Amino acid sequence: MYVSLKDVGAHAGVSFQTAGKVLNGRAVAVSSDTRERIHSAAAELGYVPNVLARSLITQSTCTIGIVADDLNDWALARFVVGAEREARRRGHAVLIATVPDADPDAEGPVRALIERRVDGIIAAAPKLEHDTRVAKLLTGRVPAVSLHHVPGGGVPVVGSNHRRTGRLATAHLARLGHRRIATVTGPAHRRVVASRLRGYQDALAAAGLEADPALVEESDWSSASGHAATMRLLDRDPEITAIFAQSDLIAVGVLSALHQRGLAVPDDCAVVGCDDLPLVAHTIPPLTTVHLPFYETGERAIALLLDRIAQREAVPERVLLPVELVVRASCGAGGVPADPGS
Amino acid sequence: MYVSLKDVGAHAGVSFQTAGKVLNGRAVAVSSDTRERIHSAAAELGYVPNVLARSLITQSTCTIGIVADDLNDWALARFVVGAEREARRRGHAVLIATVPDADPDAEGPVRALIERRVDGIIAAAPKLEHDTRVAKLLTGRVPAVSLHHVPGGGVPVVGSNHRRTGRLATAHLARLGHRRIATVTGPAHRRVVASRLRGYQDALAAAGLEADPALVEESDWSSASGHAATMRLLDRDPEITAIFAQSDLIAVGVLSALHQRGLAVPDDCAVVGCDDLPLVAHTIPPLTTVHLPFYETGERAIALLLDRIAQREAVPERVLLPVELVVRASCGAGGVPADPGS
DNA sequence: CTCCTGTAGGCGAACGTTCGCCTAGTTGGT
DNA sequence: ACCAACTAGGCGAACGTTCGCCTACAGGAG
Repeated sequence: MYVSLKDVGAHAGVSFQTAGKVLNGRAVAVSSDTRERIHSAAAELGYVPNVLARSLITQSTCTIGIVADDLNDWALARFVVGAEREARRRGHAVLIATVPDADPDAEGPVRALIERRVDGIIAAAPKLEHDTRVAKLLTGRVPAVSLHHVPGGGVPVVGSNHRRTGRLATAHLARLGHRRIATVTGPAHRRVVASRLRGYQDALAAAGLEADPALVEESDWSSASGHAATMRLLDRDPEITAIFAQSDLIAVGVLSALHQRGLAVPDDCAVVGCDDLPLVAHTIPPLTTVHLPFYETGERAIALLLDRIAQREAVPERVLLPVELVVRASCGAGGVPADPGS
Repeated sequence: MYVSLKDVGAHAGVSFQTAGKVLNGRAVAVSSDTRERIHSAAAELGYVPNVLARSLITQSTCTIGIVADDLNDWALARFVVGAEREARRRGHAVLIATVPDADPDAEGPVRALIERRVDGIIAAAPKLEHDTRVAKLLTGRVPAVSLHHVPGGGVPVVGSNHRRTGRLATAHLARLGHRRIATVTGPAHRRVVASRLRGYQDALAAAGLEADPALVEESDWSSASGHAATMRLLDRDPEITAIFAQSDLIAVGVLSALHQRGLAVPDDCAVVGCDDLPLVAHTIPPLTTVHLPFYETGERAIALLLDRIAQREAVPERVLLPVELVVRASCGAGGVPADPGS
């Protein structure tokens, strides 16, 4: 099927090892005549090196495995794109394994990556943050870097400062004079959710406001459940004048619930999201949100992983990338209308 | 680093080939005693089979390559998820290569997949639909299935019926009595765009309306450019009472532009999108859209590819999956308010 | 005692590379 | 004319598997 070095060598009248040295290897003492013959033989036969065979002997596949929750999540997808780009830039390919929601047995997928002898693994599956069996695979067998906490430690984590995210969003609302600031969180058992909630509480405390549990509602990150959570919130406390949504998707649901209740945004109720999906610059009204550097996080994760693999260099246990408040109209102050040019 | 069959064999007191037969191979005549010894040796040493070596001899990597445009596109990401799931279900891993927008040299990425000896390639990069060099790689070297048209033919295409999509959306608007129906398209050089536009024109003709070029505006699929295109449309023709957006992202921009102009949806202007992003059930108002089966398309593409690889069976040149109109409030008729439960 | 059959497992070859060492032939110096 | 040094390329081994054939031994039938 495929042409091998043996074929090329025979066709060019040299040993296959020499052909290999010329085509794939580094500098080698070969006359420019035979070099030419080898190259043209390779071109003529359509030789494509077999990286598998190479990997077998070099003990390195130049392939990184990514185990991800679910690429339907825009944020995660963006992270993966960043990672893939950086990996390619540094000469590595990316093998991807997603973990089904239905059957969260991530051991199979991870094991499949290891069987293929990936040089390292990026874990991007918050769903697995409590999975000790996967944690064991990740700490023992193969170098890894994670987007989420891995039980037992030993795996460097790269991400953004979630506590600061919650603080930034909430402080903005407090600064605008809001007193009853509610929040719609993601699933409570997630660490991100706890961190953002802590940031929310930090900001309340800093503004001299008390954290009222009645102002906190949980969702599953979706717009639909953000919508439902907002309804519960408004039923319980009609005095709410601001809502911090723990994701932009949730925020879309919040906006639609407020609209359905006849509450104007930002006049009756201000809203802040987080993630900075491209389209939230065009919600009605445009959404103030916290920009999270997903793409850069992906790049950084790969960079960290490859450094760790290559130089056995000490890699920081934890890298947090900066987040940034993006002010738009949904909070009323300093908000700009949708910018058609961006 | 890794434990090999040789180690396991030595530890169990059998030849490495026998260990291999017991651990990875099919049925083999071995006493239950040695079988036991081999298994416990493998467990104790932590043996993990080396799929690379296996692939070298079996001439099959059980790996599928996907070359994709850009996973930031929700639709494409969803397609990839569907493909990955189906591949895993059928025992294959997925190697992914994205094509940077900046440097659209897709030959490198595709070649990298081939060097890794993937069993087949899924092309999911509409951006490459005019790239003849990539087309050559895809038709010659390795079995492929594509999401987009591949110049020269010979590569089965799986997707949805774009013409019908345009027709469905537009016919719905015509049926509601709209006479000046505009459309915001994606980039004009794309085949999808042309197909959907043809569907749009079909529906206009069927309703006895004439296709006015002044009612067509182009965008780059983004909300921002959908917003801008709508502004141009409204400037040119204030009589427009309905807009068909060629994607939901565009539709979000359309909604925001209409809102900015003080036009009520659906009373002053109806809007239909397409894709059926989860969040458009919660735009203001909820968006009527055409549901496209991205996930199923991904599954189907893999199924087709594996069938083609395995049985050398004749595979249909073209598979179109059905699309479906999802009626919500943005057209006014039969629209339901956001359903918090879904 | 020989022959046949069955069982348990060994053994060599191959897949397509990389890598380091080896060798045949040519120069150059003295 | 002899030896050293260089040049151009060959060669064997190894990476970790799979695969098919081979062998050693045991038991039973004739």
